[in-house]
Amino acid sequence: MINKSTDILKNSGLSVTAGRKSILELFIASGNALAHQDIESGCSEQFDRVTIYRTLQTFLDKGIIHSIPATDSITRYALCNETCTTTGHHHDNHIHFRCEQCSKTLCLDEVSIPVVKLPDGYLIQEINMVVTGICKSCR
Amino acid sequence: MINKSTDILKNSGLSVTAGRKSILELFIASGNALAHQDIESGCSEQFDRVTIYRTLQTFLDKGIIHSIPATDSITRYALCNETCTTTGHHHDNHIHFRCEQCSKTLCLDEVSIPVVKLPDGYLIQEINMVVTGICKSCR
DNA sequence: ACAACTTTTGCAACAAAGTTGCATTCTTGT
DNA sequence: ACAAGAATGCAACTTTGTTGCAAAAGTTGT
Repeated sequence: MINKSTDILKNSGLSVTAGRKSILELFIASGNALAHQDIESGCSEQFDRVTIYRTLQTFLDKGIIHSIPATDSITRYALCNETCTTTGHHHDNHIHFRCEQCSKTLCLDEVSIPVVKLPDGYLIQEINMVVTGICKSCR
Repeated sequence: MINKSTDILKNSGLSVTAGRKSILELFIASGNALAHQDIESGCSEQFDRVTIYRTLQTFLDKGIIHSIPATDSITRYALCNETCTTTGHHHDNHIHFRCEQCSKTLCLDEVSIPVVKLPDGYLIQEINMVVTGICKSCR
């Protein structure tokens, strides 16, 4: 394994480009979820806004990242852990935590979403759970 | 009780205006969550975009509506049930369901969010749960 | 019912988020 | 190294959300 980001891209059948590597490395380096803005300002090299949008969409499609719901109308994304980078549409089964203090959004991979029973007639495809509060490092 | 919407507004200490009544009535009439766009096109009378944004913010502050997280960066709002219209900041303890078919987002008031145990050091303030799938009426 | 006061509204102008089409540049397999 | 296909950058645009300010409401006491 020469380079982790290159590997991930190749394994997903994507061509390896500067932009994709850069964005992927940013995700690997930062432990938390990133919004488009974080990526635009966080990449060492500068990439076009459109390229970032398209790259995020590609990563989503390939299951490299997942999007995290929020009430502030900013879409955030985080790396999927290795076990789910295989196929296209996939389900992350972990809880997301958003810290009110530092505004970081994290994946709590070790906490899985509890099973819920919906009323008859509802077909469940995906479950998302976001907990807001104060994170470990901010207390 | 002459008028439900007027009542809610007065109980929350808000002055009763045409816009607020209209938007509130739209929420009462529609059983599901509404985005800004739904309100703009759904009101019988036409109101300025800014007015709608501000009204939604006011309703949020007063605990008349709550916002529902989504991954599509569109904020949706739904009426809080009576028991929580009292104070400002409040927590809704029910699950939200988003139907892939009809694109409606509903509050499943009868299904409450299960208790989760986070790792030590995390302080929980609010929990949101959104289930995606196919709703009762679409099957 | 009316004046005085406080809120709310609409307008303009702006900032940020997200999308689409097209020509140019880069990747990749051979 | 080359041709075919994919990704990028640019321009232009749509949608979402915000702010300041003057005009138009709503509210309260008399």
